[in-house]
Amino acid sequence: MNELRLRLSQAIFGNSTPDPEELELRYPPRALPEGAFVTRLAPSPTGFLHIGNLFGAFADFLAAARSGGVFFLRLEDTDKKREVAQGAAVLLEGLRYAGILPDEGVTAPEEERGAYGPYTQSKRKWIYHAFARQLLEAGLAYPCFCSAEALDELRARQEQAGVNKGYYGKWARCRDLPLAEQARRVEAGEPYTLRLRSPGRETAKITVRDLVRGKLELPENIMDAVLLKADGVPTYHFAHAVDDHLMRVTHVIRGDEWIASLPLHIQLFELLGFRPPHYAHTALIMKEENGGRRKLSKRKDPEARVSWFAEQGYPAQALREYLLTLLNSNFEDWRRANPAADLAEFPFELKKLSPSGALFDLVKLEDVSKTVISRMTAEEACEQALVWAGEYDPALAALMEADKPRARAMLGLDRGGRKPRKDIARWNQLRETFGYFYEELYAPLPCEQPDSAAILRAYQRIYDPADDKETWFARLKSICEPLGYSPDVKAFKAAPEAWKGHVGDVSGVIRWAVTSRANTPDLWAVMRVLGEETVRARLEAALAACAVR
RNA sequence: GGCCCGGUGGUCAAGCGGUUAAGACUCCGCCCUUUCACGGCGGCAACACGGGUUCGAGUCCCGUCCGGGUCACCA
Repeated sequence: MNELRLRLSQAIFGNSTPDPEELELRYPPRALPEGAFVTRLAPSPTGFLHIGNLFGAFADFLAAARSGGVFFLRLEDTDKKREVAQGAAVLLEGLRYAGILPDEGVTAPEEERGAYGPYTQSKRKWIYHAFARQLLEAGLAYPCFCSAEALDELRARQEQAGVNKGYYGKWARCRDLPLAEQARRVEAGEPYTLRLRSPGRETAKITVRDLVRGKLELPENIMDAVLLKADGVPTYHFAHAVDDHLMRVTHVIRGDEWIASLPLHIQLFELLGFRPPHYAHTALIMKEENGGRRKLSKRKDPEARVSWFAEQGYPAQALREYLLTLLNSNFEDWRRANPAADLAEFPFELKKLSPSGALFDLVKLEDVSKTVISRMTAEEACEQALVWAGEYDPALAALMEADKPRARAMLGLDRGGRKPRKDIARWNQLRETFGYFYEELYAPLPCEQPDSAAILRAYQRIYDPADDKETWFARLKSICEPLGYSPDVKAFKAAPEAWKGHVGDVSGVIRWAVTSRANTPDLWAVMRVLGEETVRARLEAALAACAVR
C-alpha cells in the first residue's frame, strides 16, 4: 500500500483496530434452520416508543417467530444529542407491555443476551473503525475537514445554482485533497469526519427488490456520505451496514422513510464486501387531520405513544390484534376461523404488508378490544383489571382488592357462552361501567320515569333475594298489570294504546333505582352481586328521592 | 425544487386483464330481547383524473392532480 495512505490510516485509527477478517470469524453465520429470519428492532433511546416502532417490531417478531429465527433489539445510541437518560428502559417497558419482547440483544436496561454483541452501538466503536479503516486503505473513504458552516454555505450555493444539494463529485472539496495534506492535517489535530468516496455514477440507476413494494428503481448513490462523525461515532448508514452484516440479519424491516437512503446502503454493503439483507419498507402509520393525513406525531397525538395505550388500559392482546389487522389484512378472516388460536400460529407474511400508509383507527381498536375482553374468563379479566388499576387507579384497585369475590362476580356477569357482553374496551372504563357495585363510587341519580314511586313501592313488596331467575322474572311480571303495564312485550306492541308501557319499562325503573344506569348486565344477576342489603337500601333511597319531587 | 413511494366506500382492505368490485369497522333500518349489549338479517357507500395498449383495464404504459417521504456530522 501507498506509504502516505498507511500514514493517514495510522493517524486516524492508530494500531488497535482489529482485522475485519477476525471479526468475520468472531461473528460467524448463525446456525439456524433453512429459511429462518433474523430480524431486528433498532431504535434510538429517545425516551419514547412510537406506535410505528411497535408496528415494525411486531412484524420483526412475527417474521422471526414464524420461521424459527431470531428477533433482537439493538440500541442505536450514536446521537448523544437525542439520547435520554432512561431511554432504553422506556423502550423495553413499551415492548414488555405489548408482549413483543426480543429474544436476543438488549433485553433489559444494562442487560444484553446473545453471541453477536455488543448490541449497543456506543460499545461497538472499535468494530466500526475496523471496517472504516478497510475502506480508507482501499481508497474508498477520506477525511473531510469541512466545517458545519462550510457545508451550509455549500448547500446555499448549490441552491442558487439550481443543482442537487449534497457532498458529491466536484462539490466535494476534500474528496481529492492530496494524501500528504490529509495526513498532515489529521496529525495536526484538525477536526474531520470520515466520508465515503462514492464510486456512484450520476445518471446510473439501481434496482432493488423490496419485499412489500416489489422492484424499486432508484438512482445510484453518488453522495460522499459521512461514515464516521467528528467524534469517531458512525452514522446510521454505516452502522446499519456493519451491524446488520455482522449480526447476520436476513431481513431489515423498517419504515419507508429509509427508501431514499437505500442506494447508499446497498453501495456500502457492496463496497464492504457484504451481501445485503432483504428489505421490507413498511408504510408509516398516519393520522387524519382536517381532510389530510400526516404521520402520527409524538407531540400532537397521544396515541403515537405506546405507553398511552397502557394508561388507557387497552389489553396488550387487543393492541396486537389490531396491529395485525393492519399488518396482514387476512388476519380477521383467520381470527374468525380460529377464535381461540394463539397469535403465533397466524401465518404472517411480510409480502402482505400494504405499501400505502394506514390511518390509525381508534374506533376499530375499540371494537377489537371489546371482543378481546369479552372472550376472557372472569378470572383473567379480573386479574388484568387489577394489574391495570394497581398502576393507574389505585383507589379502584383497593376497592376491588378488598372484596375479590365481588370483583370477580361483577366482571363475570353475562360472560362466557356464545354471546358474551361487550361492555368495555379499556380498563379505564371500569369505574364508569361498574362503579355502582361499590358504595364508594356510587352516585345515585334521581329517577325521571313517571310512575317511579308506584313501581318501586310495588317492587319492594315482592322483592325476594332468594328467587331464582325464573321466579324473579315471574314475580316482576306480576306487578306489571296492576300498574297498567303489560307483562308481555308482544301484547304491548300489538296494542300500545292499551298500556302505559311494558315490563321492560318497569324493570327499567328498578334498574335505575338500583344502579342509576339505563344499561347493565342482566338485572337479576346484578342484584345478586349487589346483595339484599344494598338492593333494599337503594330501592328505599330512590323511593325517598321520588317522594321529595 | 430534484429524486422516490403511494392513491379501491368515511376507515382498514380483497382483487393482479373478463367479478353483480369480497370482507371487516363505523353509521342507518329490521328481527331477537325484561334493559343495554351480544347475535342474526338487510341497507347506505368506492376503483383520483385524462390519454393510450387491448376484443376487453381498478388491474399494463404515459401524463396530470392529490397525499406522503427524503435531500444532516438525526435516526
